[in-house]
Amino acid sequence: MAAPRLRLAPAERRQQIIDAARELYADRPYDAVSTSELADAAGVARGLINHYFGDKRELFLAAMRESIVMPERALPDYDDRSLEERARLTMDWILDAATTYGQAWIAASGAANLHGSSDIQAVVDEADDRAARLVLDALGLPDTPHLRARLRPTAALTKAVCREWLQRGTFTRDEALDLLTDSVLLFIRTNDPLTDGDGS
Amino acid sequence: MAAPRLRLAPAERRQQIIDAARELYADRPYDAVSTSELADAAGVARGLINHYFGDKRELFLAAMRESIVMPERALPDYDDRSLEERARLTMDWILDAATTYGQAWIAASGAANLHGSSDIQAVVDEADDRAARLVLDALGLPDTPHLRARLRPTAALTKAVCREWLQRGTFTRDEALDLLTDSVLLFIRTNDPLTDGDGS
DNA sequence: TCTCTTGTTGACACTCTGCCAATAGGCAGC
DNA sequence: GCTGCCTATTGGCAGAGTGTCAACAAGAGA
Repeated sequence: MAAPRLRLAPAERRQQIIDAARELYADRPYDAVSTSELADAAGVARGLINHYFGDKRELFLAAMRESIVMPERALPDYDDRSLEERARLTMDWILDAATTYGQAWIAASGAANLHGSSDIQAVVDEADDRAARLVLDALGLPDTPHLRARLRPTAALTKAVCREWLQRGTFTRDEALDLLTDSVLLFIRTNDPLTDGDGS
Repeated sequence: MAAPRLRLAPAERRQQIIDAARELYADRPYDAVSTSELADAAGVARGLINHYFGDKRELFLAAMRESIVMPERALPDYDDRSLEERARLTMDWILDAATTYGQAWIAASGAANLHGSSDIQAVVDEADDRAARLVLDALGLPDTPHLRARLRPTAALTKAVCREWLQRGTFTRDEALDLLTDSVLLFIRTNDPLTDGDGS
């Protein structure tokens, strides 16, 4: 029997719908999941989706926004380590995180605005930017626009490497770790510090 | 007035539809382009799309498959150059190619099976694989599975860097070139040659 | 010119999406 | 404990999009 209409706080209901959507979108493409299904999965009338998110796409974006984020950093202090050691430890932690949480994150390595939809790209970009900040923080480096810009592409690289390692099995974990560590070090070594201060 | 029904060879008509689709998908997301529009743009009845491609998604994939490929390599011979020089010249060529042709290719750096649709991911993967082979060839390296696997993530990195450079303007071209050259060199230097021969 | 193959069309049935007026859950005031 | 109001929630409506299929006709070959 259908539950007799329960009334929730907006934030709560909203979250409930997002959670259901995340589960459905986990293994089916955007356009293969109907709003009816989304509503059913959330135990909610179809109209409510439009009420809370306005749009099917908007719900999708909200769901992805939550699926993509890296887990909050629980990194130990590296105060007494060298930059190289820090980099290695950080990438090691990221590889762990990728194994555990990062399925959706890794999946986000393909073609977003291949769909021409820059909003999806924006969600991915935001996640990459956050990852870049996380690494900068872990390495004890300043969070300048230029450094962050240099680290952002590293996120794409990391995802691609993880895909090779986890899904294709063409890499060993050690190999991935070596490559990523060296890559990060390569990308943070600014070779023309002149342009580094022109930010404003 | 509508053209009085022209009869074409299947291959030709198919291509014509794909071309029209590529143009529409160039600046609009998959689900924002209707099959009617696609048909109109191709000057064709809507039913013909299903006849040739079965599915709207299938047409989309066919269109993307063509949009993503790197242009055929027109690289000069590097026979007398060092590996480092070759790498630099190759990445330089790729940056040029990216500027000219590679809009869709660069765009393919976001989130494909974020949509859970592995078929889109497959299209992107194929393009990356082709790019990896191209680079291996240009560098005069053997096309082993392991080397190719190591180079594939570089494609993702290249796209991300190009996005930073071309769309965000956070990189200079020289900076991008330096980083990519060093990265490629980093990735082709296999550090444990023991596992390199275990292919079969 | 006729015929036959098959590329092409148009309509039909179905599903999906966004909208909106009507409904009722449950807290606040009494 | 009862009542009334606010608003979260529903269900149905209208429009649009998608896939299918039987019928049509372009054009090559006889």
